Amino acid sequence: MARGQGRITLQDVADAAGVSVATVSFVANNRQDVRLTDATRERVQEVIDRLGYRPNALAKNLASGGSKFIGLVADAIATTPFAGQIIHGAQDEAWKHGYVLLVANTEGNEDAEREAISMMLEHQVRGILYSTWFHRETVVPTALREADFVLVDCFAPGADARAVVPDEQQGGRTATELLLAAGHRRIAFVNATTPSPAVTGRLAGYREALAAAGIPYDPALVLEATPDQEGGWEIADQLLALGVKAAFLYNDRQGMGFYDAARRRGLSIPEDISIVGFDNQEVIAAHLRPPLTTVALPHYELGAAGVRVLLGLEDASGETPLRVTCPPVPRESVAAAG
Amino acid sequence: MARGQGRITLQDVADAAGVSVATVSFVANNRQDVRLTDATRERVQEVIDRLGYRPNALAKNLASGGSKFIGLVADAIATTPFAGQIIHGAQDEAWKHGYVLLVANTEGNEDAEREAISMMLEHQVRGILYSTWFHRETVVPTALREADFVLVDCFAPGADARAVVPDEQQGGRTATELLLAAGHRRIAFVNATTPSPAVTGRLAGYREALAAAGIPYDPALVLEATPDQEGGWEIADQLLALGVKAAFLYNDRQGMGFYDAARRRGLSIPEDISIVGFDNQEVIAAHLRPPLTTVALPHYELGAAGVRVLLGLEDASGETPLRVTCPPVPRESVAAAG
DNA sequence: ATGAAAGCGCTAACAC
DNA sequence: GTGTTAGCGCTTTCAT
Repeated sequence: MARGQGRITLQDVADAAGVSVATVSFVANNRQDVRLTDATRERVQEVIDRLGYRPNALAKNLASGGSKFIGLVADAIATTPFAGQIIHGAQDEAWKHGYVLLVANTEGNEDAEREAISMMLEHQVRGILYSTWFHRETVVPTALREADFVLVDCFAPGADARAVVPDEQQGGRTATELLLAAGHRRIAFVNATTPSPAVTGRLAGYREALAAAGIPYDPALVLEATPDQEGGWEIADQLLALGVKAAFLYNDRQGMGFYDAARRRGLSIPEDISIVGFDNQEVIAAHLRPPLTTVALPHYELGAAGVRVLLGLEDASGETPLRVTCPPVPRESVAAAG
Repeated sequence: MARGQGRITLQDVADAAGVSVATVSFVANNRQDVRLTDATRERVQEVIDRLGYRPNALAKNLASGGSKFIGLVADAIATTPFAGQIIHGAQDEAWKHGYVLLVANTEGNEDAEREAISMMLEHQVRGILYSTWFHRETVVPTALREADFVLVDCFAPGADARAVVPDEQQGGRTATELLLAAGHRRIAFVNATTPSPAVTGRLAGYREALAAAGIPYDPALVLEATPDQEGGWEIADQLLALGVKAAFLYNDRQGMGFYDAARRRGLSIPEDISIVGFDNQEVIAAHLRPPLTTVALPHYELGAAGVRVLLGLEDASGETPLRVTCPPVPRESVAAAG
């Protein structure tokens, strides 16, 4: 077996079955629009199985025009688990439609990106998914325009590019509602310092949820910290000084840092303060003590929706990126208001 | 521009340049073994650029036999950042040699796996990297044998399969040495409960390091816990009861759990006890307080070495998997022995 | 109902 | 030096 030359071709099967390659092609592809006697079908199929024939996808694609590849360029496959989930979602969906994923990692390097896109173009990809590991605005690389493409987890205003992004505002609302539902009314929000769609979206969602609950917005309850463990740790004093019994943190990493700070002060979660994070970063959120209630960033769904949009199975026309829901992930860091 | 039919072919360039396709092919591939006048070269190149010709990789591969694809099947792209690093390493190395990565995610599902391998075979991959997200023994899927393949982060004893795995023993030794170097002599080791190459390897490395330092092995200093935060938390009492000032934990996740437990008891790291983890799981290790000193699992290198072995650039013959070094990652959780 | 043959875009002998 | 041409393995009219 193994490599290269020895492979069984359509011709081989045809010869062995005493039919033409056309006939074999028809049965191999199980084409119902061609009339073949059942006898022939069976006989040929039997030979195909016996010889262990495997179609050559390259030849197939060449002959039929248009390949079955979908390219996925990611900027940070290695650094976070997020990219992995996008890949996973994209792949599942692609396979469902008979496509195969060609992935390229650029780690943010522009040359690598250009090269990646170019390689995909050369492989006649059906289209390209251009993804970033965190939700942000981006500029469409010119080479991308040579293909059908959709932005995943990023967007380019006014660039006439289809895009799929997480619904940050709904996510912020959901996070806040998790606390509201437990009876809390004075809820703090620790936002991130970095301007980004997540920062504005989550804040908007927070305000929206409060408004819907008839709670006036109090800017004093909104703090800012870097979006990582250090930020959560450092904001602890300010947050605690607010005297709130509930807080929605920008992300799970801040949550982890805050947990440390709280424990250091002898405070317990959720008895002393209920916490809701964001991202649902498994390794962290699910294993903190207590496990952190959070809102998930739908990376898998983003990848899947990306190929759906690419394939025209779902609409995401024009200026408005398609927004994917961020679902709540209740765990144990929220307690009923005293 | 865009999709499908409109693409410029070799023929188009040939016509526009008034030469034959062969000539264009030669200059496009920059083949030095063919003598062409510089004039022709330049003229053709100019037309290529002007028309924006892009070779069709499918046709190229078909015509030349053997494709430029390397398949990578992973069992858990989505669940951990580890798979991402393997992909990244494999891709960088593959590109370096003109190959492109075809990735498939199976999430442990056997059907998905079979389908993935089959799809890769149909695409005439040069070979397949079969990877698992944690180091373990595996059985080679029969379909894999139809291709050239190498196991990455897993191995199959007696199955005549090339494999690349992390050097757990050296890793265990390195972790222990990190503590030894700080002057510690009574060093505990919290192993994992699950039998695995990592469990036996790291223990062996621990013992080896002690032996090399002339310290007798004391089985009482070796504990067991589940390889996660919960394990680290739960083993705290036992570990602390040992009265050691230094411990090497099975992984960073246990480290995170232990940090919690230590803080809860008012102990501080590394003053009260020095800790070394394993895995170098970024999100965790780099952001604990204090940042956790650990030993890295060389996933990137594993992926890269995998393609090198596949391409025959590196040897990994027979029964002995190629062992890749696990480098130390000193951070701040180790203090000099009092 | 099945076969013959013309490509798909490119590479690689082999001519001239 | 450069052009011709026969495939690579398959799909797809068009005959028969």
